[in-house]
Amino acid sequence: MTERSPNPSTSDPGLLAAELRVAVMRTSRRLRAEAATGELSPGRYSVLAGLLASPQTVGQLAAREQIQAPSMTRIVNDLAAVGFISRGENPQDKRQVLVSITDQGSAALMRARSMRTAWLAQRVAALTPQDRATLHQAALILQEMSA
Amino acid sequence: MTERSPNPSTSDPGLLAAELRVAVMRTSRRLRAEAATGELSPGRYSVLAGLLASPQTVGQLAAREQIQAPSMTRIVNDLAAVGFISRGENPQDKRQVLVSITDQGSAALMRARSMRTAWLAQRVAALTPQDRATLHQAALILQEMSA
DNA sequence: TCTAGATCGTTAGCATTGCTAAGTAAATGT
DNA sequence: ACATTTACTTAGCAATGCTAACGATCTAGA
Repeated sequence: MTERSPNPSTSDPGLLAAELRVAVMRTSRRLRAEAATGELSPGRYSVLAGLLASPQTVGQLAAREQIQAPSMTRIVNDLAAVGFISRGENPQDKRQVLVSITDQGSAALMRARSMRTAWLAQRVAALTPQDRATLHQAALILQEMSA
Repeated sequence: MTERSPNPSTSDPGLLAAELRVAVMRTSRRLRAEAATGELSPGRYSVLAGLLASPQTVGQLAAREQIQAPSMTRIVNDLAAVGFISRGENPQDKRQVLVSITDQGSAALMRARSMRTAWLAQRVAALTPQDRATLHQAALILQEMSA
């Protein structure tokens, strides 16, 4: 690897967008399929991981995950039902629900992390350092673009 | 952009994998939401585009899209129902179904292309040439990794 | 040859995960 | 104080993936 096509699509945003879209969609399907074994689905995992740093409101979580509030409510319900998160109040604004990760949730997150990234980590490990650097940069760019 | 963090995760495959997974999943959700307006869903679009070059069997299409055969059967059914593809036989192996794109399908594909990539192309166009080059490389790497 | 097993596609049914519409409770502004 | 806005929830729906089980066809071995 590392040696790839020179520059066919870099100049045409439309062409690059098409190429990127296909790559992202196919990879996401693969990731979803590969992760189906664990106790935490990709979405749940991502939400839980987002709570490690600090508690968040349902709205904040929804915005971060690029989904609508009702979808996040369901995820929060499910995670609460198995004891991985807890709901708290914000005294300043009682409409809000402050979602926090529980110890049980942290444990599940750690347990899931190795399994969840196993497939991808394996592939990533097989790449050249240059390709890894490229993917790292790409991940940052994608995050910024979809934010 | 272009100036980003030096090298935190490039050395640790697990860290990079985690970062990449989140970026890919979030972007795919955004893409799906953004594309929901068109007449062709992301999956249908991708399948149709794959038939431009040459007819393919259901199995080949499923493998390429990283889904199981029954899922592809449904997509093929739907696309055939609206006249975008046609089924043909392989005389050498009558178990197989050779799927071809129709003129109507090509037209729909072209029509959808601009709409479908509009959001992403806009973001891509706003990037620096370096960032575009990075994404192009990343797309190729991702394709290889999930193949 | 002819029979056993593998392969390709389909059908049927289900789970996950996203959405919109509509409702309740709390905050805000006139 | 009343109307509007905001945050979350509830209810129900649509899209899209899956596995299990089946028919048809091909392939290989006794």
